[in-house]
Amino acid sequence: MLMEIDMKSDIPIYQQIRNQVILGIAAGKLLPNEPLPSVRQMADEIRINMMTVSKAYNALKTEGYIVTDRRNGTKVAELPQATPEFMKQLYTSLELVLAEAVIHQLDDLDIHAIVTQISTNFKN
Amino acid sequence: MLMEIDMKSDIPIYQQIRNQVILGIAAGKLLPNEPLPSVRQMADEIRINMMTVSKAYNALKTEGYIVTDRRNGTKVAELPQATPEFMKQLYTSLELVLAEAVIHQLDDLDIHAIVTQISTNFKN
Amino acid sequence: MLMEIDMKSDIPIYQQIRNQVILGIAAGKLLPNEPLPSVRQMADEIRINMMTVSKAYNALKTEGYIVTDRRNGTKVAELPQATPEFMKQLYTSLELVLAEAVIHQLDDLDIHAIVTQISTNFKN
Amino acid sequence: MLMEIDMKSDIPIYQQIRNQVILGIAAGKLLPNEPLPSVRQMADEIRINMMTVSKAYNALKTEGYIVTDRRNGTKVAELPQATPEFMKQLYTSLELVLAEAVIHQLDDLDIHAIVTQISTNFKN
DNA sequence: GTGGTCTAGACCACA
DNA sequence: GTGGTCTAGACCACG
Repeated sequence: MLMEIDMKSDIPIYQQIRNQVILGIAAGKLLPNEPLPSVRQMADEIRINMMTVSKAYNALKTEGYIVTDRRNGTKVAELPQATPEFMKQLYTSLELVLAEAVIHQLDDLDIHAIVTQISTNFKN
Repeated sequence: MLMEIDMKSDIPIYQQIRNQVILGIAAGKLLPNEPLPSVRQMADEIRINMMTVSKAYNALKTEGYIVTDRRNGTKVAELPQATPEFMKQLYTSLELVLAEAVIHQLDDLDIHAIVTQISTNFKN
Repeated sequence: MLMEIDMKSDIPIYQQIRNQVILGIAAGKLLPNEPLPSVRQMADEIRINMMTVSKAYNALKTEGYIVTDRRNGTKVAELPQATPEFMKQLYTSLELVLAEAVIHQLDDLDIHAIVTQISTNFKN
Repeated sequence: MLMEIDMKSDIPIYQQIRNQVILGIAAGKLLPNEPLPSVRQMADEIRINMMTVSKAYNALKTEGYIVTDRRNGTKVAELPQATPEFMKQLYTSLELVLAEAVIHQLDDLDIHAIVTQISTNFKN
């Protein structure tokens, strides 16, 4: 699992980690039950503090994307079901992103094309 | 222009304002060249600090969604063209949102359906 | 809000804070919309680190017991509704506590008496 | 004695074992003087470390729920009397659990109903 | 002023 | 070995 962290970004490091893990799972680079690096390990790799990684893992745990097994450390969770709350939140996020696209004069075809492209990448 | 601000949200207020304006433009509730309320006016309406509104307007200006005309105050900009940088940023945002959707086991049909629904709403 | 923290307890400090806040709300010592001390303030009072208080507040936020308003700091949330998940978790917790009571030969009358006593204290 | 251990729970495994034994005794599934499986046996069954089971048994011994007889191994203790210390600890535990119930707007009737339901289950 | 983030250490509980 | 907790500082974003 290669982490690309931008220390200069205004997105908190722990969020960047969270995002990368989510992208990794969606792309199939991280499969359910696959172990994640330990908090210490990843902290050493990225050269950041343990607490920061821990924060990222806690967020992912709360969201149900990963679970920690007391014996084997942390691993990717089974794919969760979409709850109504998730759908609502998804709709809101998507609405904002697409609003910007629409304002930049992308039409339906353009948008669906990008969506398809992203989906296709996830499947490999 | 009705602003719905949630003081308890974890999204900064100035961002919420920015988002609402963007949604308003995409939905056609705010048309190009339409004037926006002055900073003071909006600050009074929402009962927040003028600085906060100013910050939102500045963000929107930088992103090219609104323009300030010395005589007439602030108004909605002409619809901008999609630059390569915009496309890149759009791709990144969309990728993360869709990643979460995919992990929650939504398939292509589900996702395109939601996208279509959002697009349709923008057209009214 | 008087906090009684036992540094020697094996219960983490942040959990103790969490528990005290919950007891305070149930007892009506902390009313909905009443402001809680700021993270710094409470940390100074108890002479512990800010992060520890922050962790307690975050837990309480996630559980819906408190909310933080970006303008006025943190305050007690409106009383939440009991969700099915909450009922399930409540049942499990209660079951374990009562099991110990039953083993210690407390009968139904004893147990209901204690429950009534606790409830009564909450109402003052 | 069927043990249900959740490796992904945030409750330590040794505590889960302890809890299950207590629930078993209260429910009458484990009777006083009934022998418990040996540490090795249970460790094998659940496929965990012997140390973990040992820790659970030690906790239960300290609390007076089980006794170790040099000849016959470990067995369920005679039902203990409620000491003042136990009552105090019981009160504290119960108070916290009920506090959460009260905050979730359960009234006395609701709470007593749940208590009765749990008690009834113990009697079968 | 508030809370959020982060560091560079440390100690402990669990298995 | 793992993750969890905690400290004593620091800087930043928000309003």
